[in-house]
Amino acid sequence: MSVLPNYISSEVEQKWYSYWLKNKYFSSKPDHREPYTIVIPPPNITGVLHMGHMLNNTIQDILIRRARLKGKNACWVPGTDHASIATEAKVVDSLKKQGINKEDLDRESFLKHAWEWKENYGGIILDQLKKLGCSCDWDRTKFTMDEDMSKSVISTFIDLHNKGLIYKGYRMVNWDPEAKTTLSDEEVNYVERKDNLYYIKYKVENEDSYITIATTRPETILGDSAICVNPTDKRFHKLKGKKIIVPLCNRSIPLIEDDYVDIDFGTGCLKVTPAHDLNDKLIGDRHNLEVIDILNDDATLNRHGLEFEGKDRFVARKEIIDKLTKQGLVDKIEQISHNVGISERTNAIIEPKFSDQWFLKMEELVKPAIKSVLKDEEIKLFPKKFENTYKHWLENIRDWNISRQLYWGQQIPAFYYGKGKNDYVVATNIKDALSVAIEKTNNKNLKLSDLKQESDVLDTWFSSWLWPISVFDGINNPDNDEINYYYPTNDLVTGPDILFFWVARMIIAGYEFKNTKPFSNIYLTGLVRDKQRRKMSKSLGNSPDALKLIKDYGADSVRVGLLLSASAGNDLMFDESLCQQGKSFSNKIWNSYKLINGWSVEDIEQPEYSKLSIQWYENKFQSVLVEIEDHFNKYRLSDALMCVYKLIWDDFCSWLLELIKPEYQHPIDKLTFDSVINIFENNLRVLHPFMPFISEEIWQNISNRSVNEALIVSAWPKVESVNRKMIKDFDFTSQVISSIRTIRKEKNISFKNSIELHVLNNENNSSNLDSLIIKLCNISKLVYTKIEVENSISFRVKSNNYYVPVDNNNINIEEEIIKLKKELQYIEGFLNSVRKKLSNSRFVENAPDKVIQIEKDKEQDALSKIKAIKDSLSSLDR
RNA sequence: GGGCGCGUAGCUCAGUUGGUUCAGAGCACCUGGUUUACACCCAGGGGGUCGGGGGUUCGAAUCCCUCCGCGCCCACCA
Repeated sequence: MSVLPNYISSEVEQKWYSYWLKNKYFSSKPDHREPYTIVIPPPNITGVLHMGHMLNNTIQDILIRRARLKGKNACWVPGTDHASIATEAKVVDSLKKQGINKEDLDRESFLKHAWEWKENYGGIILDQLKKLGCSCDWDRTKFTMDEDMSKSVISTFIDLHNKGLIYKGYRMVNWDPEAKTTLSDEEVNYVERKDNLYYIKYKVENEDSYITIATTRPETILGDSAICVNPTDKRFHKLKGKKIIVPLCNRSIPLIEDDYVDIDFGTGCLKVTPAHDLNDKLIGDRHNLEVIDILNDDATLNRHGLEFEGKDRFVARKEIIDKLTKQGLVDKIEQISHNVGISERTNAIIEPKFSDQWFLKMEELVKPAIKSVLKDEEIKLFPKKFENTYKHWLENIRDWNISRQLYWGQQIPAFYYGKGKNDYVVATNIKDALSVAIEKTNNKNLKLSDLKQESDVLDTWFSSWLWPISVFDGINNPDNDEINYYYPTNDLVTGPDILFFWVARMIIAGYEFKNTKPFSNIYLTGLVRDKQRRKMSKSLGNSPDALKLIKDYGADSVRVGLLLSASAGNDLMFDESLCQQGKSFSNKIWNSYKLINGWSVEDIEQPEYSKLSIQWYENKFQSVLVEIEDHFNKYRLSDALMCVYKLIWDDFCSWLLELIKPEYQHPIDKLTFDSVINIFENNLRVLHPFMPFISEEIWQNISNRSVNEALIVSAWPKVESVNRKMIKDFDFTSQVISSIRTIRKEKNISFKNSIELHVLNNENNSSNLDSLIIKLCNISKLVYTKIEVENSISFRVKSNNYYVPVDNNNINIEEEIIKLKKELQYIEGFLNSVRKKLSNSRFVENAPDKVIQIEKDKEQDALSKIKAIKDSLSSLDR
């Protein structure tokens, strides 16, 4: 056989990925087999592959490849998300670089640029997933703004609207003044900041007295419509019914009373600015207060801003304080620390804004989603600990603000026929809208040109919540073959950060639009962090270049590296050295194949030790396979990988191959060789989901395979019965072997020098594995004895005594005696504690029989071991 | 402020209902080894009062209380 070259991951990976693609192994069509379906969490088209993607797509690929090997019709649907805010920001940015302002473009031209951008960059991340080995059915690639996908979104909007679940309302929303859009609550981060708390004096009308209020946002003074105190606060009873003068603009506003005000905070007086604070708005509603909005969309002051009009809110704040100070109205300034809302996208400080938005009522929709996960367990959450979080969120859910003031996205299909905010109809297109409008208004003179479509688009999540349904066109064609076959999907793999944004909403959509769950299992990965536990992010620059890692270590190695420390739901501290561990493993596997590949096979007799070793490994493999299955069933993928890792590295390479390895330049018998190849193939089958490339490469090297014999479509090994005794006997034997190795090391006996081994078989072991000891320990003679052996070093495994005779001058009798006495002392202490337990009547009365029996066995073990040590001691004493 | 969770070897983590196999794994570390697959290796080895204290129990890493430290989610007080 030819000498194999070293393993070069980049060549091998490219070769097999093209081969897999060419032969359509990834593609899936409905057939008679059981389906196994995963829909990818669609990455943003603006995204580049980062470690989080690498992790959860590796996991999905492992699940898909295993399902494929198990004979299921495995279908992994890939795609991307239009990510309205993020993409629009990118496009605006790229236009700016070309000297174009978004404001100068109308909707249509902007969208043209956006689609152009999407065509250029939108597919990059999917190409990167291919490098990782992801076996998605690429022919099914979807985009959340594909025509049919958008059609689904629009028709569900209309459906929900017709059910009375969508309404328009003025609400306090999070306004991002930089992106000039509303943000969902989830897109706002709160950071703790130190700010000034200004105490400002307001004059009481027609009196020479002042009251003081505290505020962190003095510019909103211009929007004040009342001063509010707690009705039980006696300090202010004398001012009841009075008017207060707002500084600077000298408006007269009422003093009102409301329970909301905390007597002990600040001065006990609250300035009420309904346009700029949610709680103030609620107070305002209770007291019929005027709403005075003082800000423009870009957070500069508007016409209510007096001489500060046009100035940014923070500039205005400073100037207002200066002016108030000059007027002697600033009582004092304190430093407080409080939380400030920051836009996740632009980092701008969020302005609470009173705005006209579209909402979806959630209260009823959410009910089946609570029941299915928490009560019926139709959907299982891994790890389970997220159930509490899930429950808490769903039970406290608020109505969903689904409108966004952007161009990029599905435009809300509402058409206004009049000036009033509720003078609209909802329809698929403008023509339908016209007839609906005519019917509604009874105004036959309405023309198309009288209708104006709502300019807002829908929240991105309002399209991605349909993803598991809409990728199979299950909204537009609810009874098509694909949706009937693939839906509900099996597993969803994603990060816990979008449990609410996306996962919960998909469940809601599943029950609302398909009457069933969208998937059966949710696997939440951890977040990938760096070694210092920081979240990986672009701004910190601590995220490694995923593609470079693949180039340096190979995709298989990166997959292994990521997975090794990624137990479900735990954040994982990523460190490049993990990839190195993966690479070492690849190297180990490759070299084990090189060894076997180099053997010359002859039709000679099979040695006993080979036969036994192979028997042992086949049983060991089965027992590990059972463990692997168990780990998979509980979604403990890193544990499953660790099983494979140890199986191949320790059991296969370190034990089996060392045992059956022929002597240098000697041939191997055919029986053993064939068995080893068979074993190797089974190893590759369980390895394949984790390390698809190297496993396929070796598989195809072992023999010439036809197209339908590729590893990717071979079969996962079947679980068979395990001979546990064989494994136990081998464990015993391996302890003997380790002990001999220890003695060789301690006594400096080179492996090249053969030694004798004498056994005092107190355990009455059958001796059939002795040939393994002889092979691995270079034993010249293995003798069973009834008496102690003098001039030897002894050790025990269980109660068996083993003696390795050595030269007199290589043995230090005193040292040996001390060693044995220590061993004896320990075991006697152990015996004592066991007996103490057994003589404790409360233990004997209360503990179950099984536990008592265990203690009795321990007692017996200890006794026979003590006897064996004493035997050895007496032989040394002589 | 409200809720959830965590603390086990130098690091990252397993440890089902308290009881064989419970004090474990991988990595790192230490010692020795290289003409004969692999130094990306082999063999051997040392590491832990299971965050502290108290309790329940015949028996606690596991259950309860308390203190200390950390993380996440939700709400957000002018």
